[in-house]
Amino acid sequence: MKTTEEKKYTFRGNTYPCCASLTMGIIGGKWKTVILYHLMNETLRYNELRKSMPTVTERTLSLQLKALEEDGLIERKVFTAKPPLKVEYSLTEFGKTLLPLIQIIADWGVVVADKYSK
Amino acid sequence: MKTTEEKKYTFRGNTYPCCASLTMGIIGGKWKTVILYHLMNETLRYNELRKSMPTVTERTLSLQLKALEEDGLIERKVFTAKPPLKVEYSLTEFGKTLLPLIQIIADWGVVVADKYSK
DNA sequence: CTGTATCCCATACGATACTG
DNA sequence: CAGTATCGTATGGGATACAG
Repeated sequence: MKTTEEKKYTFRGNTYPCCASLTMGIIGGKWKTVILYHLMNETLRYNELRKSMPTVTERTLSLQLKALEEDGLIERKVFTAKPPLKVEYSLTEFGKTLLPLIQIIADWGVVVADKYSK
Repeated sequence: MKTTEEKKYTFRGNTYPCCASLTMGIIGGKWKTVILYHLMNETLRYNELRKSMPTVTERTLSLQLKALEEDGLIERKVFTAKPPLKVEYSLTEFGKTLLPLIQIIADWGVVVADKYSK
């Protein structure tokens, strides 16, 4: 029989036509991989993330952090009840399964930037 | 001196604030990784790609192929001068440097889809 | 067969001001 | 400090028809 490869990939209510598009649906967009990259080896506070990403707006950073949290990739921990608040973001165990992926994405970016800067 | 890590990453006229965002700027979007995924192991004609990606529109496929070609990731070869045209797409040597990346993106998607489908 | 042309829209993202 | 609220915009991508 002629199966035209109608396999579907689903995650949290979203269905993708390809395994690659599922991954990109979760970590795609302009900022998500940057956030994950900065959280690879350390826990960071909101303001520390902002300083690491000088060109992102507060609103966008907030939205992307929330999306990553909803997808279970990062964890948000609040340490103080009254202002000034202290909030820390870190990778979850699930988020850590992305470490090799984030690393190779970062490495490829470095290699390409190096090669084409000369 | 207080370097706030102002390193920039550039490729083909675009500047990114992070090595990870450079990579995503090149292979990001809804369809580029899907195209690259289908070209991993074989050369494909325009129509073969379309059949592999039933939900993409002709316009979008055409635009994404052109963008990938302009970034030097894929190669477009025309084999006939008069209609019916025969056009084949394949990875360039530069595009092949993405193979491990595409593979790990695809693998992660499969694992996640498997885990959350049960 | 391999695309373009036109039109349209949703959504992602930015700018700025403001709040608990 | 850690965000929301509001508003505006750019662009990625869909639908459809048509062209070389």
